[in-house]
Amino acid sequence: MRSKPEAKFQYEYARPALTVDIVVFALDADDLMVMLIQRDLEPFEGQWALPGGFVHLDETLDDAARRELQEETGLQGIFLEQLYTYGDLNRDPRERVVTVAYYALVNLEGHNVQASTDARNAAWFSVNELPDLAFDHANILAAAHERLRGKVRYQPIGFELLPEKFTLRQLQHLYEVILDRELDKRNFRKKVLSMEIVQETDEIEKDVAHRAARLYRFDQKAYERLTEQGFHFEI
Amino acid sequence: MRSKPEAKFQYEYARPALTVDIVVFALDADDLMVMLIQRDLEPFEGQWALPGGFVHLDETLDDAARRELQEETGLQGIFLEQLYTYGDLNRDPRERVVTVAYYALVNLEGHNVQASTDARNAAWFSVNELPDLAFDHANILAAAHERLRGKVRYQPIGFELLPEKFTLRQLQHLYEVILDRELDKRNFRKKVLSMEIVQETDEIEKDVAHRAARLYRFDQKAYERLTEQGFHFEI
DNA sequence: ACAAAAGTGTTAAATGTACACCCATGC
DNA sequence: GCATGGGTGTACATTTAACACTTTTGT
Repeated sequence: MRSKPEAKFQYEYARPALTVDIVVFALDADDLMVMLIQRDLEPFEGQWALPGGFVHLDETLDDAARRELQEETGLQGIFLEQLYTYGDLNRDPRERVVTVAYYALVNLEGHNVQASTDARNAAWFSVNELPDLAFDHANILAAAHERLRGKVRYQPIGFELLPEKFTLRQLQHLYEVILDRELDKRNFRKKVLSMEIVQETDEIEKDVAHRAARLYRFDQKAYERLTEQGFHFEI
Repeated sequence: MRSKPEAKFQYEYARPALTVDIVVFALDADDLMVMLIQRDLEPFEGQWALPGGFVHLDETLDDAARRELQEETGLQGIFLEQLYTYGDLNRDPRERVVTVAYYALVNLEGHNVQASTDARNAAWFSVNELPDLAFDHANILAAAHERLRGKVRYQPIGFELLPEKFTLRQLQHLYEVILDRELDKRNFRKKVLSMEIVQETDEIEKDVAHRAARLYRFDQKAYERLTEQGFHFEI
């Protein structure tokens, strides 16, 4: 007694609308930040929400996420990864909308983030001081945060939040902020350096009122080489 | 210069079709198995594919996956988790179809799996001897396999593949099959027992031609208690 | 009695964790 | 010269990995 949708392919079922939403993370001096956009239309007019929008028929989901990111925040060429797909019935009060959520990592120094594009009000918020969010976006954001916390420990994605050249202190600070606990300086350096996936440069920090720290860069090639040999990144 | 989809909500964009597909894993004597269904219609008529179908407007994604699983394989009440959403443009030759993939774990002894329901030909295949698959299902299956391999190590989901009561040897075998490497018997037992998440029963195996092994059961309560205290499962 | 798998401890190596001081630099 | 963070090593505890024999049961 099962219907066979293939038989009358395009008529069988009404379709949910399909959108993408993106949780964009960045690292501030002391906090993990998320970019939000203030809605200028009902529903949830005036409330903050994740950047996102409809998936077009002629673009993949990744492309849709990249396009929306570009249109709403000006961000381009950044780390983007699919998170989860949300399909509860009343996520959107207007009609059935399924959204494919992504999360993105961006280095604030390297990218010119337009705080406001397209007459929309966009801003960074600390993940620890979030406003009320539209739709189920608080859920999505919490899941993205959770995923980042988990994944940063066994994939070298944290580097996406730092400038190309960074100090070991910055790297440690990143992990401390994301994992929300303090790490031992000596043990941290020992571990990172022993993995041989960061490359010492001949440069040092600039404009600091104390001894300047050496700058390092993430060595993607070395990482891939090691990974092929069964190496497993872990912090 | 950005369109505002909210303004003319239901007319702005044509919508992709939305489906769910499920990778159902089970454990055979020696292999990790997957359930496949032979297609009885074009496209890919006669080829094997993952069970799945259209998402209805009045059901969540999880509900759709459960319904399709029930309709196509008779399986009910089993472990089911969202995997990833696939939205490449030409996944389906007929038109744009986005699919939310799930994976499921089932214990062959405890469930009466209908090998063929609804005049469809369904069968179990070893993940090591798969036929050609329709659409991008080979991709999806590989991703599910990868996810299972990764997740089984830090979440106690492996138990879903075993009967309620199992021997430690069976549990070890499960990990050996999924991780595709041999484990040391003594070290494995030591580790599992030290976690205190399996409960010894007073029963032993039946009908074996040698000393019968003690049966254990997974202790969900104990697991949750430990997890709250910061315990982290890991094999 | 023998075939088959169950069950059980010890040791060495590797890894993780805790901890404190001197150094270089800018002001 | 002092305030600030940069940079470094050692000792102890914990975890992992390697390894072999005796016991129980069914045939």
